Amino acid sequence: MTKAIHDHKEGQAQPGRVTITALSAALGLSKSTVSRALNGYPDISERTRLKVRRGAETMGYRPLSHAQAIRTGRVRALGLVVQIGDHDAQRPFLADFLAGISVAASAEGWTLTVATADSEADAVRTMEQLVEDRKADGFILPRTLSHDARVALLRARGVPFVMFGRTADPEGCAWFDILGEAAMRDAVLHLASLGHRRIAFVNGGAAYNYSRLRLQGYRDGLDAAGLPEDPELIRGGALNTDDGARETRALLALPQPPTAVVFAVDHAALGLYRACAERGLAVGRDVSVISYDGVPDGAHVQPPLSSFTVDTRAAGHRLAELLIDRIRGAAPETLRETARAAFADRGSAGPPRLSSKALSKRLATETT
Amino acid sequence: MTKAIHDHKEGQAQPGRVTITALSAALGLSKSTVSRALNGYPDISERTRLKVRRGAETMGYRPLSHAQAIRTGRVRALGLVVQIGDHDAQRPFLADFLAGISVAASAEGWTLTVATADSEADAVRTMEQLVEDRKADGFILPRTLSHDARVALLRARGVPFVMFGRTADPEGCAWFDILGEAAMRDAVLHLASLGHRRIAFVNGGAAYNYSRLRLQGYRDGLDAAGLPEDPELIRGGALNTDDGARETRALLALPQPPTAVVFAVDHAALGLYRACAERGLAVGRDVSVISYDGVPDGAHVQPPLSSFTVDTRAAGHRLAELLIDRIRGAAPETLRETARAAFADRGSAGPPRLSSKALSKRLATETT
DNA sequence: CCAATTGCCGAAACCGGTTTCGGAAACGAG
DNA sequence: CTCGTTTCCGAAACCGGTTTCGGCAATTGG
Repeated sequence: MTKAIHDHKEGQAQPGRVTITALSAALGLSKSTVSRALNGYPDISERTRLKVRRGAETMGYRPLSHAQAIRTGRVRALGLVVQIGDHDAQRPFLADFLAGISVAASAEGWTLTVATADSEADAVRTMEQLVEDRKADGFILPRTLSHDARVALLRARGVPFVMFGRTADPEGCAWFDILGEAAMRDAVLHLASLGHRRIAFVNGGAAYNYSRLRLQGYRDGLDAAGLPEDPELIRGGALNTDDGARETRALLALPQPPTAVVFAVDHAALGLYRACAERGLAVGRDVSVISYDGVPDGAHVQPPLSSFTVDTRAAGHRLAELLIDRIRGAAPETLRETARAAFADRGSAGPPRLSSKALSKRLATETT
Repeated sequence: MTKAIHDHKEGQAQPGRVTITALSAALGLSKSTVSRALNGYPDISERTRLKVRRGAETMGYRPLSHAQAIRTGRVRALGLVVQIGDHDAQRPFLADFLAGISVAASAEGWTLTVATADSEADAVRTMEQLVEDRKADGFILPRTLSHDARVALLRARGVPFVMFGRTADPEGCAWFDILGEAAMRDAVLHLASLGHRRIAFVNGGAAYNYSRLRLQGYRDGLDAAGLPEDPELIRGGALNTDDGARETRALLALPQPPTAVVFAVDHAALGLYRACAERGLAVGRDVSVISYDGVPDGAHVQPPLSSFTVDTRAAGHRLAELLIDRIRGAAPETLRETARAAFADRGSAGPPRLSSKALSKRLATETT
């Protein structure tokens, strides 16, 4: 009955929206009862709760998250800070990753707040801002490092987060990860079963946590195949095609070059094609290669790159679900999952046409 | 169904945060005065306004956007709905695009809400949700279509938006766009000046508005170069490498094949490399090509693809600024800007080594 | 049968801001 | 010197929710 005199310009109040006040009036209940009924408080009878739920449903009541946030401090938004300039390999996947997150989030009525950063320090600052301004209730951390400043910040602040990838110190961490080590192991075993004896490994960036794991997987693979480990055949720091070409050249220049190479990163593996083309070697016949990521580019080279492909969209989807659980209070230890990468055998790995010795000789004769 | 999940033990009062009440108390003013001072109301003396500003600065006061939103209806967030499965060409640019938007938005204290959709209808639904739930105050529309359902929705709802690209019906539209037509025109003129007489054009998706413009640019180029237009040399619907290879094969099969091809889309242009390799033709010598987009992949083929490169990051940056202006009330007509793509001449376009006739003959003899 | 619980809900305070409204002080005109 | 205007600010309502607190009725205990 308050004076409805100041019903000023129509700019503010949205016409169709039904507020909790309207809903409670229509139900003949108080605001507080409706609120508690919808939020699962125990001091509401089952009968009333049902009535409220049904009423909310039929009237199309949807609480405004920012109105709730003013009291609860939660805005029902997930945060994602993507580091650009970082690791080209993740770029083609960004859209899929976002799609996975977005779908899972919106299924629960959450949204996604995205920001970018061009360094780790910048990412930390940005996340602090977002937390400070309550633009996100928690974060998904892509590409976790072995020692990650973002984790340190969020842990200190008590902000929920989940990692895409594992970390050295799992204290308080929830994660979803693909078992890159299993993929590397399988790659080695596959090559060994084809008859390769000298199988090299080209790792990615040392700072990333996955590098440690994938190297271990490679070693496990050699071990399982009964092959000796040769330090000369292990290289790293290859994130893009140029890096990959460089490392491949180095491997081919060895006295006993490898007949097969396992790459930790697809984009680097594409560099092997270039290096092989320079030396007149046929990929998949003279030199075999298996890699990891499943980038689309890999399908467009000849022969197409055999790779362990990561379902980035599914990862994003699951990460969003895990984060929402985490924000709702689940213990991080209960929110740790892994999945395996699927091997797409597309022809870049075959039985060795030449032995290492023969390959070496051929490379020597071709040198001008 | 009685879920007792409500751990309301934390999340209430954040320790460090300074509220407007605290600020006003410290300044010896009322909340309302402080609020109006900071929001530029005219009934505040300059002296007071300055005092408030300074006080807010030193105390580090930052209003919570969702607390403001409850009254103003605005959350200081930009919305972006990216359509996935859509046009691969934009994917490598998504990170840059986001970076541009994010930087510009955060410079003004705004954030970015991202969602994905897998169809135009889905995008419209998603945007409606976001508006309904007040998760975004306005939208950036990437890849505008000639007749765009998203534009129709936002126009009807009175929601601010800016387009990346222009549209057929500019009523109420603000935009930023790259002049693809100028690029296509320049491409034709460049090829003509190298001596090419039969220059083909392979367009992108017909539904996109840019296709219309780029085709026009191609025609203008022919016209300016004094070359006749041959319908056989105009093809379209090529968005990816497979499409581009297919269209190239069709062009090479003509009685009078082109000695140069202008592509509207880089990824399609990469298909020309494949088609030429199949026929033993050297790109940049037997067949020249100039394209548009500036995808990173273009730099990794031999010879590197000459392309008009789009500064997607700058575009995102400017779009965010324009959208914020638009939300703040600027008229859409005053928010229309265009920029030119920069030509990166990387070697895929050279003088014709063979005439069209000679090329045709060579192709004929090679057929087995 | 009376007292003490318990179950269930409403009234009101509250969250952090914005906006309306009215009034005191300063100013200008007559 | 009075009176109407401005100028400028404070009090209070308001936005749409959540949460505290207390009270009534129905149950339970003795």
